[in-house]
Amino acid sequence: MVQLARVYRKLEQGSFRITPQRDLVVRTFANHPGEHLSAEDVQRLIQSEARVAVGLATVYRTIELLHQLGILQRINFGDGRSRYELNQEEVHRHHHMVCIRCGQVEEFTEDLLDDLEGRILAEKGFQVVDHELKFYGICRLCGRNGGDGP
Amino acid sequence: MVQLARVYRKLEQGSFRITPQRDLVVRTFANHPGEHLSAEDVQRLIQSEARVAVGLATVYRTIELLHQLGILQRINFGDGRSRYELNQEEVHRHHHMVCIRCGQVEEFTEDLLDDLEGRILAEKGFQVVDHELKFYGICRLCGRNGGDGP
DNA sequence: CTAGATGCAAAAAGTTTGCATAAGA
DNA sequence: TCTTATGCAAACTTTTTGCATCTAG
Repeated sequence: MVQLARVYRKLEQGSFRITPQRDLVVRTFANHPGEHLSAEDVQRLIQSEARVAVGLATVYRTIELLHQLGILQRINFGDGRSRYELNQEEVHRHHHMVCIRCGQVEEFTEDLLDDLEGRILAEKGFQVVDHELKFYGICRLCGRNGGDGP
Repeated sequence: MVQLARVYRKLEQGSFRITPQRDLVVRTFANHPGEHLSAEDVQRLIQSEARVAVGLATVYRTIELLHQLGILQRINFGDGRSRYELNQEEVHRHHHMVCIRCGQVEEFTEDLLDDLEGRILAEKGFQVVDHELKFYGICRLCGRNGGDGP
């Protein structure tokens, strides 16, 4: 998988070791695209899928490292825990729609923000590295039956 | 202040009592426009400005109530705590630029997203109530001197 | 071999809750 | 009056940290 190679390269460049635990964490994200995993989710998935136990502290430390390296994007949906997903190229153009009734998160792609970022640099001198756009509202299902989504 | 009247009306409509503590919390937000206050910030500000002690639990409960009533908007900058600001009309068109070097948050106004919300409703059946747009990057100051902003 | 990584348990930090007391309406 | 709000402390949840042990390079 080409994605893993990219991650390994970044780790090596920073002289971070490639350990079984780090490998498992990255693979877990790779195997669950489009999901927004919390640290506990990752630990649980490793346990149930690879049948290996990884300490939660290690998961947190690994996630933080991968986040610093730009491999994981951190997202916060207001449910009290940080969630993460692989920071692929498309991430920059993919946003989230959070239903305020049922909590479901849908994705949505739109490259509208690119020229805006150029203007921000020109007008504000702020060099955009990443962005996060969330829409809060009522999803189709909740809007239809008035309350209890999926 | 016309803003306070609006808040009082909303409280009364929900048959919530107007207490000194709630008044203090609302006034604190009103007196600090454009700041992104955490619960502890609010408690500290009330203590230092009004010279009154309000329990932290009360601050949390009040903030949550005001958030439910649509009076406060919750924001998360990834620093581990929720922050809030008065949900004025312009909020819908005001976004945040978070510097990943110095952590400073700048604001920025742009109504670009309005037509996008119309398209989301048409295409996805998702009825947008609010949105949150954050740009992460390097602010002018940090870009200039290579590291240590304000 | 050795700097860096892991695991565990303890500690932090932020937020919520139970309950007795206080006070708006 | 009587329901609702407050304050305190305890509980809870998520995340971080110290330290002994282990291991990738």
